[in-house]
Amino acid sequence: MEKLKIYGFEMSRISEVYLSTLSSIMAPHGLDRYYFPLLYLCEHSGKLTQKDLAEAIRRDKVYTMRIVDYLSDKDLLKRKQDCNDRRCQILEVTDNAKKLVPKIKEAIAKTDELLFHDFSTKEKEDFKIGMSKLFATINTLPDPEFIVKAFKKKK
Amino acid sequence: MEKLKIYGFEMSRISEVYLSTLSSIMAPHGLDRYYFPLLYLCEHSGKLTQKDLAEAIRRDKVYTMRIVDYLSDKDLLKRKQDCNDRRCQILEVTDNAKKLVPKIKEAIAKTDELLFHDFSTKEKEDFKIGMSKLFATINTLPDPEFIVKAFKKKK
DNA sequence: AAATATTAGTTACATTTGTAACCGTTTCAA
DNA sequence: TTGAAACGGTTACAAATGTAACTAATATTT
Repeated sequence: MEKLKIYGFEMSRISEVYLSTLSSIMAPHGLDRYYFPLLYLCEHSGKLTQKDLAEAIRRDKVYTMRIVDYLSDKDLLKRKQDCNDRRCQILEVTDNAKKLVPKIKEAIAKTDELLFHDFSTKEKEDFKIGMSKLFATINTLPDPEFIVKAFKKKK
Repeated sequence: MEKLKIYGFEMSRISEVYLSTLSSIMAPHGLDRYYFPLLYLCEHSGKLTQKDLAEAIRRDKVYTMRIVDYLSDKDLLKRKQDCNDRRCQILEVTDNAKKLVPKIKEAIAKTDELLFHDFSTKEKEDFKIGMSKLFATINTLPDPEFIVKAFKKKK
């Protein structure tokens, strides 16, 4: 008799612990969230609008704007008017942000080390493959309404 | 040059999609959240207090109380005074809740099917092992304060 | 080229979640 | 036994997040 697993539930707990661990390691450096968006912005500094960022992190524009607000307040990011389309803003990271990148990477490595400490190299590799597959899948999933209909029909 | 992965970030996205998929499949049955707590309550009906539930789901007591409120509103759960300790309440699920259990399990199976559709049996097995290890690890992790200190020292 | 629709970004408000103080009950030490 | 501390649960308030309506700029249609 196997114990029932709800992956969504376990994952949400794991991600909470992961991110709060990362956050406490990074707190002394003055940044306690939005690590992925910041890294992404650093990699594409001066080339992204808020809309582009929203698509990259798969969030709505309000959420994205709040990230930009937050990072701007911390002097890690600047909004610059796009001359071609005055509706858009080009996002450009500051030197502070660039200096922070290695700290973040170090903190991520440390967090991984903590959470995967009892994984063998092979197990890590397998797990990474699974995560990549899942992440690819969720990014191509039809919207929930469709899923419900398909589910009902099948019954 | 490998692309940087932040597991916490990916997992939080995956769990969101997982749970919202589960939620849309279950919505027609009148329950859109708290699947794990409800299943756990059904398995231990009449034996748990709110505190016990809080420990099982690793949440604070306020969050737990809100779940109990929610499930009680939906007529899935009853609070009963504990005669031995009048501070405590024994949680007992209703027949409605019991009837819902197979629906929930069905919905979970369907969600897994959707998200793991491109996994081989072996890959599923490997991934499950990884999740179990991670879940076990986060449940024994020292608190964030300690982690920061350990991290600083190491440097 | 004037009217309409669409887009990027923002604001305002509703809902959800986190945190701290609280209340009645029980435990424990003096 | 009685006064302080601890406990289970609740309430009240603060912070974060989701949703919808709005503004200014651009694109499209006729």
